[in-house]
Amino acid sequence: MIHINEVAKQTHITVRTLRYYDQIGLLECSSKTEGGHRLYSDEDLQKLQQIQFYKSMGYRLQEIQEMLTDPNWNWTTGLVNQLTYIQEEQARLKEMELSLRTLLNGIAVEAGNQEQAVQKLIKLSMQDKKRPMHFREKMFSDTELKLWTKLPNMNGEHPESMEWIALIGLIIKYHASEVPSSPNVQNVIRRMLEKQAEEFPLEDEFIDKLWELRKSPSASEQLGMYPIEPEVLEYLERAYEIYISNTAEGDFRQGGEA
Amino acid sequence: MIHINEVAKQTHITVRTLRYYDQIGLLECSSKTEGGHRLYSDEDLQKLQQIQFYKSMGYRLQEIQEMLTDPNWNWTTGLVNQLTYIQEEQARLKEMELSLRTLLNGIAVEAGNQEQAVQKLIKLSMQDKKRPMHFREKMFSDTELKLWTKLPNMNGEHPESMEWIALIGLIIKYHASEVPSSPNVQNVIRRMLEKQAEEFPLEDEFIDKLWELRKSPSASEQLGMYPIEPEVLEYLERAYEIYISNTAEGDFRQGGEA
DNA sequence: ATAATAAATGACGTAACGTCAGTTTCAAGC
DNA sequence: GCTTGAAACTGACGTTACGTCATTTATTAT
Repeated sequence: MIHINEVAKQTHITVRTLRYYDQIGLLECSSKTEGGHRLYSDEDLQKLQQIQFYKSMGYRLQEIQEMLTDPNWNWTTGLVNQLTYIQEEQARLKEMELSLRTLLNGIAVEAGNQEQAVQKLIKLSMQDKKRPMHFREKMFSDTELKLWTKLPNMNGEHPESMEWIALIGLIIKYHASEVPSSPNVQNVIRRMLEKQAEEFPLEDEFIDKLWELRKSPSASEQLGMYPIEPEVLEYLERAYEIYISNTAEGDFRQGGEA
Repeated sequence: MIHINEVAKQTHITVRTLRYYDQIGLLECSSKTEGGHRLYSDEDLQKLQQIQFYKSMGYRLQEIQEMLTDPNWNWTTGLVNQLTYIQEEQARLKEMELSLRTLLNGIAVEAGNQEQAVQKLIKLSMQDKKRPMHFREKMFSDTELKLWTKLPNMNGEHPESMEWIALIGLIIKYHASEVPSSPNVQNVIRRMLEKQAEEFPLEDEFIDKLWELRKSPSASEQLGMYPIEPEVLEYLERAYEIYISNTAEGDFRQGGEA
């Protein structure tokens, strides 16, 4: 029989918490002094450990109470339910993480103008909900639509998307200060082409089609692409052409058999 | 200028929420009728969209209020902080998921006796905190200690652990009803050896040493291994010997150069 | 003008405690 | 036995972002 403060020290649970558990009937101490001070037995401590254990799995106190009292508690079902719940929460957090990364990259893309990035992304996410997808289906064949799902996007379903965005961000950054032929810009182009070869091997025709659509602001918007200013796109195209002409009968179109 | 109910319909935000936002000063409607009914302007709606946008990234209303009002708000820092927070939450949930999976497997291992599994796991997690690690270091060389970190454990740092646990669970299940030479059991042994060859190629000596320790309950406990009844271990050993003798000058010890 | 509908305010509830404030009990020394 | 400082007790309010009543007032259609 030990006092509440001793329990707190041993278990690293606060006195307040112990009193609260007593109050809601989750862990009533097995006896009290005549003056009303709580006294905890070894069994109480063991029960407390169990409570901690279940708490570490994200259960709420009410549920823990049921588990501990109901002899017919279905453990497997209960655990699987909790597991499902935890996984849903994880999915929610993942979406939040993606939104945050998207905005961060958006701000980078807009050269620090958050208002711009926020507005564009809000507009995009609203369109996402409304878009009837007909435009996409009209523009592409079935095989192309399958490729479409693998494209990087600002909603960032895949980490790869973020790499693409970072590359675009670099282009926009250099756009303000460097000529398209500068080594920095050419380096980005090279990395873009490498990524393209990795992720879309042997799909040059599809990529060319995409590029044409990308250059049309209205088509881009209808397709739900993140809006990029036309002058940036032109800058990118020039840099690309310079890269191609420099590598000429090049040694880079080989990657993609994996 | 539209009424509150219209806003609710358009934005899928409840009337209660709009009134609450007004109350805490997050979104005060720009005008009211003489009778006191709220009227929202297009600007109000835009602000509301922004609020929704930030909420989707897990920000709290107070923080959103600061973002919207403070012109010196540091966006990049704020976003990175939130990202960190979200990632910590994800880590917490991952631990919960692992605990749940561990208990589920523990219950499987204990043939449905949850009390047993819970007790064992609580004991294990308590030992985990207290164990001074000296025993491990005494028993193994430096290279072996590196291998140790790759071992499967019931805390399940890697998904691989769960596979091992499932296999052990099968062994314990069959232990009650089948002889070690049965096809089911031999199948599990084969999968265990395959996994071993994948994860610990060319480390037979280390595995043998581990097996010896595993067979001693006290050594297992000191090393923080999930307790398995001695008779199950003997059963497993017999099944292993039968498997080895059947595959004789076998065709399975080759896997592991990857 | 009246009735039906919609909007307003206010209050309580949620989960799991933290943090006072004010009062009572315990344990030890004299 | 008495005093005293430490510890324990019991409320009560605060936290987050609303949901859910209950009651009253405004608007709108007929």
